[in-house]
Amino acid sequence: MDIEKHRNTPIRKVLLEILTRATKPSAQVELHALLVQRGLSAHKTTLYRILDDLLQHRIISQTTFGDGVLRFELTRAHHHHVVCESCHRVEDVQVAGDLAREEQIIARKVKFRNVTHTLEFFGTCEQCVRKSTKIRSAP
Amino acid sequence: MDIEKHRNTPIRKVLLEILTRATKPSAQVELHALLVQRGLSAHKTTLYRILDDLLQHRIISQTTFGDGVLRFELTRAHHHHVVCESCHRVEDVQVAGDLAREEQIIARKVKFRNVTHTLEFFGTCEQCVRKSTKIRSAP
DNA sequence: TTTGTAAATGCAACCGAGTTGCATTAGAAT
DNA sequence: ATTCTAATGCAACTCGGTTGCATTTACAAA
Repeated sequence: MDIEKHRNTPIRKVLLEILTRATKPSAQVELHALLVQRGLSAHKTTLYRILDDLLQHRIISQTTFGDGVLRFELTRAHHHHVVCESCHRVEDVQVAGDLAREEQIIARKVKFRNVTHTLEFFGTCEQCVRKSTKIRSAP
Repeated sequence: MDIEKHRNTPIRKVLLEILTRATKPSAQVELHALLVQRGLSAHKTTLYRILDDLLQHRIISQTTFGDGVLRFELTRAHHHHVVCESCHRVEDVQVAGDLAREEQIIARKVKFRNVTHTLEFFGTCEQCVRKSTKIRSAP
């Protein structure tokens, strides 16, 4: 049984606040920038270490959008994102299918334990479509 | 209209052969090693450039398993993988749900175009479960 | 077959995300 | 206040991937 053991340091406190208010998964650099905005600086090492700790306590989860960048968000009801490949806008999406069921089916079929998944969608958002069609429709 | 324009160079030829025979998505380093096995060396820059070209022609697709590493595989019927988080074994899996339909629903709802997705599963494979329980069950 | 040219390659240097080891700082329990 | 240890900062590093530029090579036109 993990005994929660951490000091309630300013950086950790504000970082958690930032994560709570975030509407999308944030990379370490973004979190760092937000901290600076709040008058707190923190070395990237420190951030990664706090994030690691929060991950291990399942307080946050990480995703990747295919670039080599980890993004972190508060763990809430499992959900997914659509990412615009042009402007990188991110929106939450609901998925109709029952992925938890898929996980179980897969676990049974390939004999894996503790199966989880990541599901992310990619495309081009309305604005970016408009921009590119403007350019292309020029004679 | 894209005019296909490339030279049929040894590296490109053998690389495509390797990709054709691969049973799972391969990272650049892995592809490089396989090339060397075949007596061909190639600079990593060259590999990435050929891979870029193949990607743009939709001959290959890329995925990531959450580490910051791009993996490439021949574009065939869209499918997904389970990755063992302990030994990194990879297996293909079938998913019952209709993700193409989900894409359309999402596209409509958030007004995105050309929506695609990545869906990967993670867990612990049988062998690794066995290993870890052995260790843990020791008094 | 030779030759001109763009494509392909190699190389070196670089970038940026993430990690590690170690010295220093600062919370909290006494 | 003292002490103990978690938290932080820092510098240096790793590694996947990229860029600019000089050189080589495939291949088609002559």
